[in-house]
Formats: sequence, C-alpha cells, structure tokens
Amino acid sequence: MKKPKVILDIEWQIMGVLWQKGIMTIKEVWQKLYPKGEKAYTTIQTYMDRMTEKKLLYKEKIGLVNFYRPLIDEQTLKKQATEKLVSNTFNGSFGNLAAFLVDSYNLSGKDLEKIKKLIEKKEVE
Amino acid sequence: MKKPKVILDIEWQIMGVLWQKGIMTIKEVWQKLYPKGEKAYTTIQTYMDRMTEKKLLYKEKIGLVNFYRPLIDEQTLKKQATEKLVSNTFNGSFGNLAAFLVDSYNLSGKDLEKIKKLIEKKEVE
DNA sequence: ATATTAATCCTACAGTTGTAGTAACAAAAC
DNA sequence: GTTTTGTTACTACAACTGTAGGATTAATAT
Repeated sequence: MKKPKVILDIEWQIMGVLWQKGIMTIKEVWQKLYPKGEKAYTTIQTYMDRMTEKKLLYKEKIGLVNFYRPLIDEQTLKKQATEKLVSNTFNGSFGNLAAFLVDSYNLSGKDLEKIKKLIEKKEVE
Repeated sequence: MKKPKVILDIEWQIMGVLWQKGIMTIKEVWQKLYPKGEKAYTTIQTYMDRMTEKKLLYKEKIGLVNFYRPLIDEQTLKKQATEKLVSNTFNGSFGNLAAFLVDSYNLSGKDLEKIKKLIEKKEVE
C-alpha cells in the first residue's frame, strides 16, 4: 500500500470547498475560506500548488487563469484519515473508536437513532 | 483553549508504551518499540526530549539515568485527536463520524452489539 | 502606446519533523 | 589508574510546513 498522503489542516479546508464546487480558481478558494483576508492570497496559492505536486489536485489553465479540481474523492480521504486515527489512537480497532464516541460525547438523540438504525441494518446483512 | 498539542505518529507509540508502564527510560521505550533496531536509539532520544519540551512527558534523573513519564492521560489525548479528525473531516459532527464508521467498516457483530448497548444506555439517561 | 490591474510564477525564510552521529561523562572492569 | 561500556548531551542536516513578498506577464482602461 502506498504511503497514504498526509493531509494538513488547511488542505482539508481546501479539499472541502473543492469537493463542493468541483473546480475553482485560487481566488475563489481563498475568498471562500478567508473572506476577511485572514491569510494572504499567495499562501493559499502555495498550498494549492504543493497539493498539485502531491497529486491531491489537478491544475489546468483555462485562458489566463488556473483552475484546480480534486483528484481524490471525499470518501477515500475520509477513510484514510479515519484509519490513521484508529491505528494511532485506538489500537487499530474501529469498534473501540465507535464505542469511545458513543460513550464520550453527547451525541444527539437523532444521531444515536441514526446509528442504531445503521447497526441494525448491518446486523441483518 | 490552548492550541491542542499535535501528536506525531511516533509520539503516539511512545505515549502508548508509557501509558502502559507509567515510567520508563529511553532505552526501555526504544527496545519495546523497535526490538530490531529499526530506528536509532538517539532518534527515540530526540523524540522523547522534544516531547519533554512540549510538556507531553516529564523527565527526571534517578541516579545516572533519565526516566520519563507521561504528563497527559490517555483519555484526554484521545479526545483531542478525535476532535481534530471530526472537525477537519466530518464537519464537526461526531454523529457523522459514528455513522461513517458503522456504515463504512465491517465492525464485528460483537462491536455492533457493544455500541448498541452503549447507545441504549445513553438514550435512557 | 502607456499606465493600471489581475493573476501567475518564483523565491525566501523561519519553524517543525525525521533521523542520527559524535562528544562527554561516569561507572565498571581490568 | 587506564580502558571499556552504557548513557546522556549536544549538534547536524535535509525535508516539509506555514506564511508571504516581489517579479513577471498579460489584459484593460485611458
């Protein structure tokens, strides 16, 4: 198995908006994430270009402007991230994590129901 | 809230063995984690000293030898790590993560039962 | 044509992480 | 008391991260 890519915090944000929109310019991403200019435009540029090198994004120039789109889908990356947490922190057991979640956090009644439904569905499969 | 400490992969390993034993020397940690010498002794030394600076560990010299023990307990750190994943990846919703888990992985029947039990306990609380 | 604007491209630089070699020191063995 | 051995302390250095400034280029407005 390939070494799973490490996704930095800001990269998650960027992937997030790109998954929503599909394809965006740096400027659009920047304005979406930092409408108050909390970070410099060129900072985001640097991230997005490094992400392109890492093959997280694909960049193509249309006219004058570069557009970027995600090369990895959300499910895949979420799985990777979850697996990393589980392996680092929960001894590799998803069940441990799940139990920890239910036990340690105040999930809403709705969440709990949803999860129970899912479990029941699983169980009959 | 203080910026929650970032725990590196190897640091998890180290915390792991220290949580088990309570207090250990570098050498013991090293031998436990890398019985084949996969990493140099001094590498672990560097990690543990940096962790001491970061206040993850406390180091005290007994006789000639330094002993290290964890300054942060397992639950706290697991929570932090889980929260980070949830906020980065699951839109801040623990329910989303829990649902994702149950849905995307083949949890064992035993795990599922355990979780269901926990949910039911929660629900009556 | 020229000055202004917008975006890209390139460069920089300090801090952190991954990995470890070497020097210094103290105890033990000779 | 000199050599060996086990530890600690210190130093190093490349890759990656966080952040961004400045130069260049192309379009646009005058």
